[in-house]
Amino acid sequence: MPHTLEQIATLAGVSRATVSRVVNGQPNVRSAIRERVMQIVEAHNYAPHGAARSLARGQSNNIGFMSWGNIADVLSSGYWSVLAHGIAESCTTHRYFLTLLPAASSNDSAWQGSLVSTMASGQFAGVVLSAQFDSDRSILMMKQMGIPMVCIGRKPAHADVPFVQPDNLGGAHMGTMHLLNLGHSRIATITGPMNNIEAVERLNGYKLALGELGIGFDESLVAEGDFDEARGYAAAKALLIKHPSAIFCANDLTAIGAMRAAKEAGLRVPHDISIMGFDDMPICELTNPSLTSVRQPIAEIGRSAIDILVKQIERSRQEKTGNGTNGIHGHANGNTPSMLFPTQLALRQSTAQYKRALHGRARSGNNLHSSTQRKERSR
Amino acid sequence: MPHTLEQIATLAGVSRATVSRVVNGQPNVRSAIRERVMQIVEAHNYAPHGAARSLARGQSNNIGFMSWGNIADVLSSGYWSVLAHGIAESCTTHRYFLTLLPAASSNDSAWQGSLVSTMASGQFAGVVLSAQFDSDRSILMMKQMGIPMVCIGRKPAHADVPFVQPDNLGGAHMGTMHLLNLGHSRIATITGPMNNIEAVERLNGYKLALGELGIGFDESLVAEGDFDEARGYAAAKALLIKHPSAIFCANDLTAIGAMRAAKEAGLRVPHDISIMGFDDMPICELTNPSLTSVRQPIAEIGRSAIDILVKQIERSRQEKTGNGTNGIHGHANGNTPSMLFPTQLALRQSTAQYKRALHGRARSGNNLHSSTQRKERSR
DNA sequence: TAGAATATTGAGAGCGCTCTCAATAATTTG
DNA sequence: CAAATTATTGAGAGCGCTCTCAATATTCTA
Repeated sequence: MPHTLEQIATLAGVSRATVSRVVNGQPNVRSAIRERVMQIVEAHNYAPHGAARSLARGQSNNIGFMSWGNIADVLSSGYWSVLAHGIAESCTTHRYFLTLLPAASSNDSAWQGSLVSTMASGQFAGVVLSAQFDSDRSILMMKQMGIPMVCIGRKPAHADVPFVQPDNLGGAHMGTMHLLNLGHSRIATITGPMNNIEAVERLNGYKLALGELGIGFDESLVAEGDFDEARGYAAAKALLIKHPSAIFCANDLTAIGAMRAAKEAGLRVPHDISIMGFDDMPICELTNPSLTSVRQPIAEIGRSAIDILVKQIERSRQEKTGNGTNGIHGHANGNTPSMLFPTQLALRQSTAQYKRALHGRARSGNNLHSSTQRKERSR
Repeated sequence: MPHTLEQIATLAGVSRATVSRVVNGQPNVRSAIRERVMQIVEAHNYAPHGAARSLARGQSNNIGFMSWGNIADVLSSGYWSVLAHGIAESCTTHRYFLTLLPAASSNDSAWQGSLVSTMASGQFAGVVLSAQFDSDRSILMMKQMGIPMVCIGRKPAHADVPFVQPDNLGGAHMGTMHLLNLGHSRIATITGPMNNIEAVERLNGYKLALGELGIGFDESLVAEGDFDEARGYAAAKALLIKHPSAIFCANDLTAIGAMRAAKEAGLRVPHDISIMGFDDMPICELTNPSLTSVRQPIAEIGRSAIDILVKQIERSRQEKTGNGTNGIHGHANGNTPSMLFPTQLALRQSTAQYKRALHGRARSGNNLHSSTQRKERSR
């Protein structure tokens, strides 16, 4: 049976206001009284009712996490797992709860509206938008309502919303460069879904690196994947016909699929073909061979997202309380403290120096790598 | 700028009560009025303020998720990822939000108290306790307060709280039996941390299966792991000295570590040694060779946990509203609808028929059960 | 069509908390 | 030690919503 402020006040023989002061650590309470109240609070395990407090204060201690499509898919992707590290940690630090909002699919506009309404209702202090949440319309609406927001992994096209994201372009450039430096020149790539901005950026980084070394971009060495293992496998299978000596994959799962395809085709990784991923998820350590990848500081990205969001929340509270200079909502703030997080190379076993001899004769045609099968026998 | 019921009411030229009725889909509102109100609600994207509603109704639409130790660790384990599938799905179905509560470490009793208080405050309708949450004291307190709860993965020792968990004993029995049926008799096992009840149950299942076939339990074939890859690797390395022909691992990550150790020792999986995991996480498909595992319906477990919790919540609401026959809290209900979820075998490539020739000369160590080896051959 | 029965509406009292502001108590000052 | 200053306390008005109950409208019955 939850106790109320009132009950505690009665028990302590003081007024509600005084208990409230004690509970909230405000000064100006005689220490004798403070202690008496404290004792009773602890004895009864009293904690203020969050909803009541939210209501009275006009502010919430709850941050919403919104994603697009099936939230479950987001949650179960390894990426979220790591991201959550940082998000949860930072929420705890700032004393906010993190609430998972049920996600809408991008074609269910009723649901979308209800989500926006939920945010508008004020029961959440702010919202974290995962990369999958790509309804610029909804984002715009929330922006106009002055709801503190932060996007993870992408910059909304039409709204001035702070975002945090890895340096996809730079990372892909660095990754491709790594392969180039190993002597590879026939480097294929398996992209993410091309309606995903991150996937596009990574592809651009790949192109950029090739261009810098004067290697022409060969459309036929590009296959579109879907950030998952199955599509990675399929795409790699198709690409292997072109006999690349290395494959740069848009993420780790894709790379794992590519490794499977390569092995199935009788190729040894990295001896016969180098494969690298992107993200550097924990799984990279677990594959065999372990997977070279472009590391992005996922947990840190999550942490920063919350930090930025909380700053926004605090700012919007000040604006509300402070000098209401004018009635204009939104738009007012120009400085959106977005962040681009640098990536780095996570070198492991799946990439190696290019072996000229091997790929020299492997440009046969459709019947692929029958020539390379021989080496399988070596334990 | 969030709108309020009042504002909508004014706009529609009706009273607050009427708008409330419309918004909550109650009958007894003339359809002309209902529509007018609806329109305005939609036009303004109005949604009731959750906190205010909670307060007025005396009930929350928020379920808390509580874990022990670092919540981030829980979140980033693959297990949670899959679990979340089911949990999130079911929460959405029942129209609850899921809030991640910051976790306490088991030795921080102040934090523990504050968590209990948070729950006591009534801002959450109920709480899901992850397996890591093992403070029976806290659980007992919450139980006494009448807070609806459900435990995932373990049964609290001292409180009558519903729980959902996989059939760890049966699963481990089944898994070990699978190895036995393949002809293995020298089966090592890498357990989870032995202070974890699930780990203990799995070990018991292993013992049980061995016992059934009259194979003595050999202490030296058991090593304690920690449900992670690194400890799995280390444990396997130690065990390999004893030349087991198979290793039954307490979870998949451990098995992956064991595979790494085996390969490093020059053993081929499954040709030279069979290795199997437990949980059947998505990663099992991605390893090479893919990992045979004991599948537990993780997502379904999550779903059921919420279902059970919601039932509890509803029941406790009825008790509050309905006939207050007596003032006794808690204790009243005897039927805790806990569930044990059956496991099944996920057969993949990491286990294979025992090859006598290979291990025939490997009984160097404590040589046991050489007598039982014969029956193995019967496929 | 009057009177009864039923359906629809609004007024108002909270839910538990915060916060302002005025009242009271404790301290300091001349 | 009285007056002035400062620190501490409590009363009370909300926060936005729900829900009961009485008032008013509507429909039905004879």
